Amino acid sequence: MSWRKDKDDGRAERGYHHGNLKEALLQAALDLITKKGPAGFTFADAARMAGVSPAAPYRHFRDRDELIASIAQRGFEQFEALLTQAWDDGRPDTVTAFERVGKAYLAFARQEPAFYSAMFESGLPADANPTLMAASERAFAIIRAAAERLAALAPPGMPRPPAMMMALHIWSMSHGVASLFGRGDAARRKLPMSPEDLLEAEVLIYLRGLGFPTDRRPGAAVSDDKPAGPWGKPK
Amino acid sequence: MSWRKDKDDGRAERGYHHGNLKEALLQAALDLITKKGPAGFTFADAARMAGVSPAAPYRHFRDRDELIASIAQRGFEQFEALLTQAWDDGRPDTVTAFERVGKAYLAFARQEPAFYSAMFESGLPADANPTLMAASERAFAIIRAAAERLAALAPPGMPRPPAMMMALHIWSMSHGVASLFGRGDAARRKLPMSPEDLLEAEVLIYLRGLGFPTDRRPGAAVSDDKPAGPWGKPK
DNA sequence: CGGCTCATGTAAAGACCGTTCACATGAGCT
DNA sequence: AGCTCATGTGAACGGTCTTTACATGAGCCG
Repeated sequence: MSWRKDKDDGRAERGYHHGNLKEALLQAALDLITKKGPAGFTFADAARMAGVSPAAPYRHFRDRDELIASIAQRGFEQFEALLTQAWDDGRPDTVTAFERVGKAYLAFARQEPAFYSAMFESGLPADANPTLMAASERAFAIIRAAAERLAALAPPGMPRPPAMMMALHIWSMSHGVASLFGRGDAARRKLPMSPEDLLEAEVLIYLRGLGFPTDRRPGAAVSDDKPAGPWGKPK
Repeated sequence: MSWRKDKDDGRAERGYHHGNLKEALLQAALDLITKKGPAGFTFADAARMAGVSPAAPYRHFRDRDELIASIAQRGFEQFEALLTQAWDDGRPDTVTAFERVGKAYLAFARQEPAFYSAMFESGLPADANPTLMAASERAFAIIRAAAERLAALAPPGMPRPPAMMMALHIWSMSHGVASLFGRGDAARRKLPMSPEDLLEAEVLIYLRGLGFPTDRRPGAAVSDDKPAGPWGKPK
């Protein structure tokens, strides 16, 4: 995965021009954010890692914030792709696919903590960046579309929940779990279950509160004879 | 609210010794974090605001992180007090009090954004600070205690949900809503409802998913004849 | 009251960072 | 071959964090 023209030995031989500095800086920034958090990340450090002078990055990014915004942008794009794939247009059935979206959300936060912090925890001025906002909107649109389909399936006899509200609820649950329990080298708090299971149970209970059948067997309905809880069977 | 000995005209006459520097620094830091976020906050700025030299703060805090940790600590204490008051030992009834705790959580995040960011978004190494961890644990214990009481009320015929899990769920919902939609000068995203209503609906739906009656009339049970949704009546 | 001590403040300095500016280089086009 | 302009360099400015040596004076002890 080297972009160098000839040798790929780090930063050794290189002409006056780097050739792919913008990409190299984004990659370096990602590495640094992964290691030291978005606050600890340093513009100068990224330049050093790419083997250029501290002033070089300014040819590609107006300032440090624009670099972070670029990373967030890219993050939202990957995020959208991942969610789209997880949703898979509601296959094989809406509830299963919906659950998968929740899991994908958490998986992204855990596997790409650098992207995730750039996207949600870097304190960027939201209004200052319309294209970033649009990217975030597109990612959220996946969740919203899934909620739309789910809402349409609301069991008769129940009031139909607003899809937008459902989407916001799911988002807040996922973000809450990801942000509180999802990252950190070790679990910063002892949990009785994995973040994945925690989120899955949360979403299932929520869906049940809306009247959806949450058994895994397709076609199963909400039964009234001591249904098993979504948090696993007591052993 | 002046701690100065005589004049309270900002930073004017003051002996060689400040007299209450630690307190003044904490207050200044709070103001600065409120204005510019935890990242924008500067140790030197706080010193300036207190009218002392940039080196003075080091007599009271090992470094910048320790100041932020102190603020977080204080935040957790106020947070705990607020949650305790909201819970009010489950009066007048458990579900109502539980709802109130959720609202109090959000209210704290909105009214004390500086504390909130110091507590949850400052990226402090969690393990490095046992007393901070303990303070956070005490605050969470309120939510957990409330969940415990609520779980004990689980309607017969339903499996009893683990209180710890409920507490974590409620926490993640509250934090998710607060962190995504709660702060920001303007709403950084157009919402169909206020964050308060959004969270209230989310918690009510969740509780209903656990089998709790969520009507406001005490004693009302989950009915099967077109119950009103917790998100407000369609007009 | 006189003097001692030590917590608390200051000044100066080093290392680092973000940012800008004048200048150097060479890739790509004509 | 020669020109041009995007891209990289070096030096510099102001700011921050932090340490070190020194100054001050509040509180105590006799």
